[in-house]
Amino acid sequence: MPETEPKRNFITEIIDEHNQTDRFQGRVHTRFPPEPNGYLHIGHAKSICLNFGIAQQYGGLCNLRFDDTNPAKEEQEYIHAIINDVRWLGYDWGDRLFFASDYFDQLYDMAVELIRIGRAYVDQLSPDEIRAYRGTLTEPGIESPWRERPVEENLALFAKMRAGGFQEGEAVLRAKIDMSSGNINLRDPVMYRILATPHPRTGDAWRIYPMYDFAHGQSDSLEGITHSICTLEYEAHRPLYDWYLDNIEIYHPQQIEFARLNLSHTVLSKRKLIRLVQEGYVAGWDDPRMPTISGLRRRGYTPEAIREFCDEIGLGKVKGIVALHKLEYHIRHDLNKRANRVMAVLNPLRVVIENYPEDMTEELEAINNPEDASAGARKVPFGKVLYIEREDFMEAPPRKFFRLAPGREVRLRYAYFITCREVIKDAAGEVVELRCTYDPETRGGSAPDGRRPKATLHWVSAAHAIEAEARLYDTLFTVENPDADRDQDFTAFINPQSLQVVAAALVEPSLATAQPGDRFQFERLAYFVVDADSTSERLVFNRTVTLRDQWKKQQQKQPRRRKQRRSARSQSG
RNA sequence: AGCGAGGUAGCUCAAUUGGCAGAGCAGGUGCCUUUGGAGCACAAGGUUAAAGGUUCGAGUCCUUUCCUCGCUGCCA
Repeated sequence: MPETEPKRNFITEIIDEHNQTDRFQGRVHTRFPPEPNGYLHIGHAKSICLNFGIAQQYGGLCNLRFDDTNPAKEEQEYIHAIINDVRWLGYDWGDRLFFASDYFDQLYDMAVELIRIGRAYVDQLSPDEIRAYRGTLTEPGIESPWRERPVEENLALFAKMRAGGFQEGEAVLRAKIDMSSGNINLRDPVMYRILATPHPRTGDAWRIYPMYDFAHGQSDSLEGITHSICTLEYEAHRPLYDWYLDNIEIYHPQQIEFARLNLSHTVLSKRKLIRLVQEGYVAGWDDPRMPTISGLRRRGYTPEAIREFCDEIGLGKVKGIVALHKLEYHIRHDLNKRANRVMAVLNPLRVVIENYPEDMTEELEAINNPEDASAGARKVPFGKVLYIEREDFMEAPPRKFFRLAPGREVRLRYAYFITCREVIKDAAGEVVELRCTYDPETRGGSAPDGRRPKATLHWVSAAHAIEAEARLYDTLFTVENPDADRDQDFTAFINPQSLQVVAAALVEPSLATAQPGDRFQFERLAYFVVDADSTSERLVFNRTVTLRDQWKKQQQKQPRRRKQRRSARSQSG
């Protein structure tokens, strides 16, 4: 990885201070700890880049650890997907792939130890009673009647819980802390609950499972983690994290919290993403409209662009929504350097070059990537009948429309200048064909007399073009923050136009050998990636992101401007 | 209301720990161009939530107020 400016943020500040005071003997060891209950999304990418990035920056290590303490929600499928996604993002955990379930025996021993020293007890209140006894945000809780039972009895009961002597909900192990604490996490939190569900890894070996709080800090401790970085909602859990480690008296890492990522025009909670999949709003976890890593990958995003994005949005404790166009900026920036240019016409309009010989074909040279000389050049066939983009012609062009119009000359990229001589319409009055002439002197795209058309159009040869499917994606939601409305479900804001399929786009023949995952820029249109659905008979392209379109922006701007000018005039008059 | 966290440009973050409030992106204007893309240049954008205090000097320290977010799972 290229050495860049060391990133400074509030976390590196804390680490620097630890290094100065020698708290961890200069070690930096982080971890990325997903629960395998869904696919990773761009928000996780921020955490992954942070944890692995900090470790890299300080010459330390980062573990991958699955927080698999709740078998009711977790699946093997997700474990594979997560491993695949982290690797694809470009990070390596060496031989340090761990599972919280690896520590079930040790965690059990720690719980027994807390019972022995009188800091944990088996509670037989029902779940409802526990809730009622917990108190509220403003009122203290009430101690359970089981809170003071003798150590020996607790030991026996906890063993009975483990052995299956209780049903789910009949008993839990609780830490004896403080039922009147202002921090509700400290009001005798549950350490172990009974779950009859088999575990994806430990099968039927256990009937009791540790809660997140009882598993996480100790897992960090056992792995020698120095900085346990998590999101802001765990802030109130830190005193509990510390309490367990201090009372069990084991090595004590530092928990640090940062603000999770929110991205505009999408949702980033597993609960909502799982609904999008299950209720059929998208085709699956890797639907190119999903903000999942697998969705972004299929959409054509590169790991580099995602990493750059995570790097740029920075790190803080302020919750905010990052605009989607920031992500788009980074993928354009990356693809601009690496994607070969090709010509493809999404909405074809037939053009016949009247003065071009009937059965002549020429092979014209086209640059693959003006940003990268090593990408070389290719040959593009040219003939009498071509297709151009329908939007590139207007019969009655407005003032700033520089593309093709009756009587006007434009350049066909890498080919010739053509002039529109006649417009052919069908019975309904729709333009179906343009009769043009070409200037043989302008082969390759420049004129000996130095004249320069204002527009250059992309095109394909009718005789050589390949038909392909193009899937045009837009944002999944029409509003910036689909979560913001308290009265309406986020699904009310789904964009009905988020996928538009162009069944018969025409692409240049060089694309015949394109393979799934190959990325291209369709000149003047957008970046596209070959989808996994693609076959040699039928190419399928996903639009990753459009190019910035100044013409479109202009068009949207014009009316507003005129109105402003008019109102300015009326105000001054 | 209790506990905790936060409030600096439209957005995301800086500000060498008390010393001229800056950057990227977005938006604006212009230049250039065989992608109306890319690129380049320039300008604009701020009462640092508010008030008071300490100080030669406050985004930074103190006090008060306001606003936002999280927390009452046997989820993570």
